[in-house]
Amino acid sequence: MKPSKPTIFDIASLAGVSASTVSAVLHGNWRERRISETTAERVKRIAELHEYTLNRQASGLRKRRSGLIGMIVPTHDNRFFSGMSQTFERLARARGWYPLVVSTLRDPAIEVATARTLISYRVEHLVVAGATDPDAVSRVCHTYGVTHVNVDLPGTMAGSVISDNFWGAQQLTRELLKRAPRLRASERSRIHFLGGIATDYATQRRIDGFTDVVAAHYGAVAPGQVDACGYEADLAEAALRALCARLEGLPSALFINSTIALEGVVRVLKALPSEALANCSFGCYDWDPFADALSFPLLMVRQNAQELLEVAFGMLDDGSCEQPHTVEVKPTLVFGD
Amino acid sequence: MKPSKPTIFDIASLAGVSASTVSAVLHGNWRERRISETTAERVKRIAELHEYTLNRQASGLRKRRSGLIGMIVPTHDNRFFSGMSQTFERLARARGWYPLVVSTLRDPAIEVATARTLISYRVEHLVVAGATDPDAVSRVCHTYGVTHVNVDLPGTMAGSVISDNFWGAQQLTRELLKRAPRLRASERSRIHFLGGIATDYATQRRIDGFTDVVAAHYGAVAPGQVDACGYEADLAEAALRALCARLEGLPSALFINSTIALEGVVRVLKALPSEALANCSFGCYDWDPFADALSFPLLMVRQNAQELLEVAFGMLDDGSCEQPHTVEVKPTLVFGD
DNA sequence: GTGAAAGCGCTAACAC
DNA sequence: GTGTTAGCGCTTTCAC
Repeated sequence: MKPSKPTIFDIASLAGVSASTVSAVLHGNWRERRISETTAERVKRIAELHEYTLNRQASGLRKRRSGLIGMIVPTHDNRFFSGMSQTFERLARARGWYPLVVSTLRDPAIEVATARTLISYRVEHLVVAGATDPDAVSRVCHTYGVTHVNVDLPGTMAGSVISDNFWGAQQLTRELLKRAPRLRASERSRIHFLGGIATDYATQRRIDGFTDVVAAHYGAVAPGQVDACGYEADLAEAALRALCARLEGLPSALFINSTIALEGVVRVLKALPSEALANCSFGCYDWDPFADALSFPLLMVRQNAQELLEVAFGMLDDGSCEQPHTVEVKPTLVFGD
Repeated sequence: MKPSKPTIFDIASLAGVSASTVSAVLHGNWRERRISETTAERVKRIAELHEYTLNRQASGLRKRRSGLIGMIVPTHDNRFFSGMSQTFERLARARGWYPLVVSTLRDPAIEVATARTLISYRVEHLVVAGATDPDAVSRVCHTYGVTHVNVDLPGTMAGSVISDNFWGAQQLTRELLKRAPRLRASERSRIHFLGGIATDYATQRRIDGFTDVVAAHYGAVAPGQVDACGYEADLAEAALRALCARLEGLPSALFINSTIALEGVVRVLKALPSEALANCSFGCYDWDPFADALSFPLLMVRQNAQELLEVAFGMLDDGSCEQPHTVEVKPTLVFGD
């Protein structure tokens, strides 16, 4: 009932050879040890027959290499990061690493604790995605000499690869204005930004991009045009209702700063007649397959998880992750029909 | 640049004690070794000062325990399974395990290979979620004496805990009929099931539940009322268009067998005037926060990932996972306003 | 109260 | 061509 796993020694004695021979055969480096074809075959057969599997604890201890690469993410339960996990696994395996993904719930203390634990299991590299305090994780990694790279949110102590939020926001805003019903100068205040937290790095950059484009078209942006009301659907819903009351109707263009804020927005819109919606153009910074199927046209910005990680792996591969520097990856504008 | 991690021996010699003393102190079992308070304090201080961390490869090798618990899922990139990953981590940590989640892309070969690899890293338990071939994974686990449990899709060689698809489909269908515009007997054929794959265990059970309730209300169900057109949005879209053409309009009630099929359905509906939608009631087996915000009322069935896993952990805890048997967990009906 | 020593399963340098 | 040996870093029994 408790079959104990055969060791390399068990296989060795069954095959009438030594453990080192078995090890060499099973790792494919037996040609250079000039082990005879017959012995090799016999060893392989016996290992297979007895369903031998390597004990990677022991192997890793001896070789001082685990073959593990870790990634920490805020939550699994999120379209963007779960897409990243998927891509991370693929890229890691393609490089011969075994990938480990762990969530840290946006808690800096858990981020650090998780990094420590992963290191105690001897991960050889760490991808730090969307961390609240990337530098604290960097300090841990430096202490133990683990190479790492920040993704999605930048740090100051290691290579970072992030979305070009400024550029993305510019693109989205330009397209929004292009689609908005022609605005008289007096109506320029009807262009609004909604959602996110103003102190967040990403939100900040997006507000900057938004402001930049609106200002270029219509002069300065009034503070009332930007409402970083937070990340919850309820907050966005309330904020939009307040805005509509103030404007006596929908704005002419609305920049929605996350799919979660979009949920709140949609709750407001579904109560309105479809003619009302025709007078406003909507854009969302973030992508959701479902939002594509909404009953009104919606522009979306899709972050490029694949490229973010490809660049990140590149930095790990060539060691440039050791130098603090930030690479920005352009997101994609998605035209929801 | 490559700080090497201090070992227990380094700490021992710095503290002027032996490695076994350090080990005992750092594991809190030094009282029973009657190590003096002062030595203990000194050792702790020095360990902290030098940022000692346990090497879990070595520790696990020696103790023949890794502290790891693994879960395999089809993909991360999926609302249901990413929610499961989140819950899995929480429950595992609460029990003192370190959780590892890996995806297998619905490929039976990868499922088995992944199980083998996790076992080679010496995971002590395995949760097999949504596996295409759970029994193949069970065989691997048995060979190496790793306790495991199937979740979401049942196997015949270990404990399984799955959603009560039959019951959930019954509930959803009942509520759909209740809400459907009163049907004359001659219109009973306007009740339809859409999506999924008929040979899938879950789809089968849902079709059974649907058929059971419809038959009880209106007599037999015609084959044309059930279209397991597959799991893609495009397929569902095409199937619904064909259906509408055949019926010369929407059905009176539509049971949609996944959020992905729902996407296809929504694409069809958005082209229709809202009056047309009022004559059909819609239900989706599966939940998506976004679907909640659609412009028409939608019933949804939400699978209870939390309870599925709680029961699964219970089976691992009390060893009942060794006996092949299946527990069904009831999903929840969600009334989208 | 604490240390010495053996060994977990594996690998690699060295031996012959 | 293949075996012997010395660890990797840790835990635990036994010794004193």
